[in-house]
Amino acid sequence: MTKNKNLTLCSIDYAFKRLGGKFKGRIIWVLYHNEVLRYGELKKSMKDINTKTLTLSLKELEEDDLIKRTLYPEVPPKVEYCLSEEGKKLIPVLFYMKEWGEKQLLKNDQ
Amino acid sequence: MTKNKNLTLCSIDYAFKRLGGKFKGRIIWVLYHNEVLRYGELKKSMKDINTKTLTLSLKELEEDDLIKRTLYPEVPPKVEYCLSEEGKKLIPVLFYMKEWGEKQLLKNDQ
DNA sequence: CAGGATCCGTTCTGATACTG
DNA sequence: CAGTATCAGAACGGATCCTG
Repeated sequence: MTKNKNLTLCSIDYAFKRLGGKFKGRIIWVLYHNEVLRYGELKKSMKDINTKTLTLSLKELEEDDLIKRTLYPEVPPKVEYCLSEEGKKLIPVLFYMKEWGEKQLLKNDQ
Repeated sequence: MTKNKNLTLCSIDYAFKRLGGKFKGRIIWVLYHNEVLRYGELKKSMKDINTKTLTLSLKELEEDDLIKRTLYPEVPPKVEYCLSEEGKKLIPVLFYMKEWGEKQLLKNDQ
């Protein structure tokens, strides 16, 4: 992932890549509404996600600096996730998308 | 795609599905900047897209009522694409995503 | 000109079993 | 509890050739 390669892509592409995938939007959204969630709590909130996909999504979101991962060195382990400052900046985007999505869903349901 | 199945998904999921894929965001973005584009013009604007992918993306966007397709019954055929009213409502979302993406790209490039 | 059809490789997503 | 490992299936993206 060279810098040039990234720079030739427009920033919309970039944003979609960072938020793309089936779950990332939802993960950020539930973290926004819950402040802090443990791995298992996140898994329950997402309902239809499995450990592998959730773990991968979380790892990518963390690498992209959208969420923060805090590991408590206990036994059994405890890991907490929350939005980073960068992640919080995305809330307006998601909020707008939610608004738009809701209107569409209501329309389609008539 | 039953109504219930859709309704159980939150509207953020819905929005991401409608805008998901590698090109839909960009298609909407270039249509926003060009008002009306023919199939071939769109293809050139997208650079690295092939006919199959472009055609499929356009079809889905049309089915989701985000773009309008106008066929002129001529020989050779002429087809024009533009944003629908619903599609135009997405511009603020994309704009926000672009802003966010740009900041990230600039940050990462330092 | 604007696609449609086909084939193919990659990526994504998922179910299941296992571990420090 | 919070993952990792493995395998499989589905979806996505792409190259190429063909057509009304």
